[in-house]
Amino acid sequence: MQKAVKKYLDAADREQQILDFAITYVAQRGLSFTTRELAEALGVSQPLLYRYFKNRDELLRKIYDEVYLKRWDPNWNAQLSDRTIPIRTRLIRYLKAYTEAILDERWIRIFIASALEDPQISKRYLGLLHETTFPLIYREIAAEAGMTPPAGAAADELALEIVWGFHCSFFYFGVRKYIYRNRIPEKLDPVIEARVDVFVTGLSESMSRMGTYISAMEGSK
Amino acid sequence: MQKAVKKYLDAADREQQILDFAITYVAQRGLSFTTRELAEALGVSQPLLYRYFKNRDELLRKIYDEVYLKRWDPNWNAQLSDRTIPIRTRLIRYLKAYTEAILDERWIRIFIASALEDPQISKRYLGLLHETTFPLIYREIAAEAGMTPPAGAAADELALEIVWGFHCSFFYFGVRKYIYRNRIPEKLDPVIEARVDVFVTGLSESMSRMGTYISAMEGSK
DNA sequence: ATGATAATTTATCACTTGATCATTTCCGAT
DNA sequence: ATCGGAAATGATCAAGTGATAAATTATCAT
Repeated sequence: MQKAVKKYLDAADREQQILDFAITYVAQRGLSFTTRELAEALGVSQPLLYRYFKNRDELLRKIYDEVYLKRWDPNWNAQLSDRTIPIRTRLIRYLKAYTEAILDERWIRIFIASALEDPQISKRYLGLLHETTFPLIYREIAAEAGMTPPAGAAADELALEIVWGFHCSFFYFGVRKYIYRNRIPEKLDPVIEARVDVFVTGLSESMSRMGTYISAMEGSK
Repeated sequence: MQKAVKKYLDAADREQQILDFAITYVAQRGLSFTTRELAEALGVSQPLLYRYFKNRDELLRKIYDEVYLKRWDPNWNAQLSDRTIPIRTRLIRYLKAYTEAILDERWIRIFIASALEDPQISKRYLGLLHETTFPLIYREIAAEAGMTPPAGAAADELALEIVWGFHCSFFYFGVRKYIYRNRIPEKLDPVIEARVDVFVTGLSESMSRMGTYISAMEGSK
């Protein structure tokens, strides 16, 4: 049996309640929400927000912190490196987890909206992919195909671009569903498996031809 | 020699000038721009905007019309169908043209910002890809690989998803550059060629295994 | 040159919005 | 039960905002 609802919550509870509600509200309504609308939707007076948040900007910052936090599982990179398991299996497992993590209306919409407003906010998160996960994926596919990836700046850049092209398609599930409001398949698992199949098959086979593209990237403009 | 700059432009010229300026301005500043800022940045008085646009919303609608128009070359689909040319070549040519067309700050930012606000606006554009280009690409790759793509709703859906995953990576160049404000390679052509290589190689080879994934999509939840 | 016309601006209104503060309402320790 | 303090609200301010209308200024045909 729950305690009867208090009209006057404890400060900590109320702050969390406002924050949780605001995340959902702002995700749907957009960053140009007004404090009045937000307060009314939550059923509290507008000045109450200012008891818990110094101003509108501080509320927004805390929304970002809350949304961006805990979305990334630091274990993912370790699992991707586990060579006792075939790379296809590792990739499928990782991408299912990744897709499930990002396929959240609040996360996607606040991510895109905040990036549109101020790209700094998304930098830290993107760096994680860019710096560690992407090179890792390329390296592991190369290793399993028994190839040594070419070294050099252009080679690294091309590798990154190949993986970007693959990886962004999973983030794009979220964009399609929560930004474009388009249908996506009910069952994503077979799609993820098929895409991994196409990608790993294609990259393994075409990797020996990458030298051509790398040269083209190095060449003069 | 140009005519001296008039302080009082002809109505049609002024309207176009405001619209052109507003597109760039709104792309950078966001949909929550104010008419005062816009007018000041352009160097005219704020009420002047109302001589040419009934209200703020009408200006926005005309911005959308102008930005979304003429961005899609109806010839692309025809070129993609030309079987006298290898599918890799066709895809590379199409994707270079497509990437160049969408890699425009005003286009990308207004597309994303407007979709975030009201997904209806982007529907017509996405429908073009979805309904015609994507099935076409899949069909052409299958044809060149000498395969007959499986029929049925699940098969169609999977095919669409495979191509979505590939195609969105080119749109994503724009997202990375103009939304995330991240570097993208100076030379995109080799990247496009490499991605096409990986994709066509992978899909041709793995197409015979698609039946498994299709069954998984049909199966009960 | 000059006057008719169209383009543009200045002034202003009504309303919205973030923020503040005095006042009121509730809760729990005594 | 009651009283002190914390939680919440109502009233209100100042700045900003979309929109309108009257006044002003440039342009061009005559």
